[in-house]
Amino acid sequence: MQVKEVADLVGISIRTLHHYDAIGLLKPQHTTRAGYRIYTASELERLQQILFFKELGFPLKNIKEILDNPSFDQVEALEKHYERLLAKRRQIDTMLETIQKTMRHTKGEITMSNQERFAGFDFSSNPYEQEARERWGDEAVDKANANINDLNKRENLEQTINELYHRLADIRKEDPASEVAQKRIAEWFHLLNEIGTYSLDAFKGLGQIYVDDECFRKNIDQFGEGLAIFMRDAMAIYADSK
Amino acid sequence: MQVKEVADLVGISIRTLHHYDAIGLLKPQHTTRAGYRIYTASELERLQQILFFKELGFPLKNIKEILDNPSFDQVEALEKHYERLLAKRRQIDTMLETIQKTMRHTKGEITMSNQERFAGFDFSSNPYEQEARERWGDEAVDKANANINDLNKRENLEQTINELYHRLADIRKEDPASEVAQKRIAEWFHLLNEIGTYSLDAFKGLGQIYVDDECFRKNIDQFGEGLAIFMRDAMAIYADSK
DNA sequence: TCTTGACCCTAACGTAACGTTATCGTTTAT
DNA sequence: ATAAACGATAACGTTACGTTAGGGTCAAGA
Repeated sequence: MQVKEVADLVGISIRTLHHYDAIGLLKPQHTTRAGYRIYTASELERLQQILFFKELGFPLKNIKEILDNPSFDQVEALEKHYERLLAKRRQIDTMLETIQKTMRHTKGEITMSNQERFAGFDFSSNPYEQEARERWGDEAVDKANANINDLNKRENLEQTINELYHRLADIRKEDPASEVAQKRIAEWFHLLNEIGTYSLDAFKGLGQIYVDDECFRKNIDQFGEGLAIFMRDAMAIYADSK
Repeated sequence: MQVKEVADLVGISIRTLHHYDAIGLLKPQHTTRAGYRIYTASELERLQQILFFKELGFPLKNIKEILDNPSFDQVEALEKHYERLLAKRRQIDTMLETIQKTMRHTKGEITMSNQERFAGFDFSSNPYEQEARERWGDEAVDKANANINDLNKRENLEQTINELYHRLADIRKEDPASEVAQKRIAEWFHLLNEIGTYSLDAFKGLGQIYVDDECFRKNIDQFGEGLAIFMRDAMAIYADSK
């Protein structure tokens, strides 16, 4: 197989193959007199492995090490990488929190309700907590209390969710593509993402479920007739626009 | 202030200041005849803002736009960035899952219990679920059921946690720094990270709480006298070794 | 006054993983 | 024979600096 065939088959660019050749990560089995690179099944197999590790975020250098050195412990490499990824995710979580805080400060108005929205998450009123925080640091205490807090959080989140339902119901007669609608649906997206991790597709699919599933629809339409449909449309538009 | 003072003050390198000067992101108020860069309070302020956005992962180009253009909507920029970060986090979550799956395949033995460990998370037995999955896609269904599943998950997690407690109790007489101990504590770390996000410090702090807090200690020591202390030590060693 | 540190400067290559021209040779079908 | 499709190498561009390399500046002590 020549470069284009391989590239098209696995969905990478020709340049990438050139590059992998240049750095010795994936050499073609041989080259024709004209210098054309010729790849065979075994190169394809190696390429699959390369792409696998690449998808996991490994740098090419490491991939080369891992593949070239069968004695290299792949499991260990995976474990190490796993922890690097965890660290990265924590970093991102921190950034997300910071942004939220900042927006709350910057925006002020609408976000004042955001303030309230998270007020319940603060346990500073509990004297034992106060002491615990000083002794062990905030983060550890927060984590240790995760189970207990989870209930409070959930209660509070439910309230927040209800509020947002109401605010969505208020505008359910407007165009789901309108700026207001999209802003509030974005809030909805962010709110859900505080609970779990939602892809845009999942978000859109969820909107459809709101309409198709009786149980969901009834519950949602309690806030206003037609809200489920409105939300589905707004959610689809939102997801597609990203 | 000269470069070194500024650099030391805010904790960046001199080269970084040179760089910011070169790309016009942060120019010193003036330079001496000898070409020395002199910064004043207002530059420091701008630098703080730069570092703030940088911490959020903004590229320098954008930071320049945001800061140079007061009409540029900072809130909008933050919101956009927020979503980029969410996407990144989702990507990382996917990678984490993939690694886990792979390790389960690769390792086989110990991880066979991992298989079981997650078996309860599969709802394929429910016929309605089956249908729902086909109609809306797995991800959406999973998310829609988050609340219901959460309970199951929690139950199941509790079981998993208990199992791990037992396996930790089994080796509680050994050295917390031993390979076995560290392996199992690593599992513990990963398990907790499936529930929430734990920094290494929080993890370590949590270990201390296991010992200091009577409630925790009693519960843990049910699995074996001295387990709490053993876990604290192992957790501290683990955290420090990363 | 000269020297020695401590500090400053510019210039330029290196990094990761290719994307993107630019220029040119090869193969194949018409 | 010629054009279309494909292949090749070469080399700059990208991000945010780290890292030498080579060489001035300034204040203080000998």
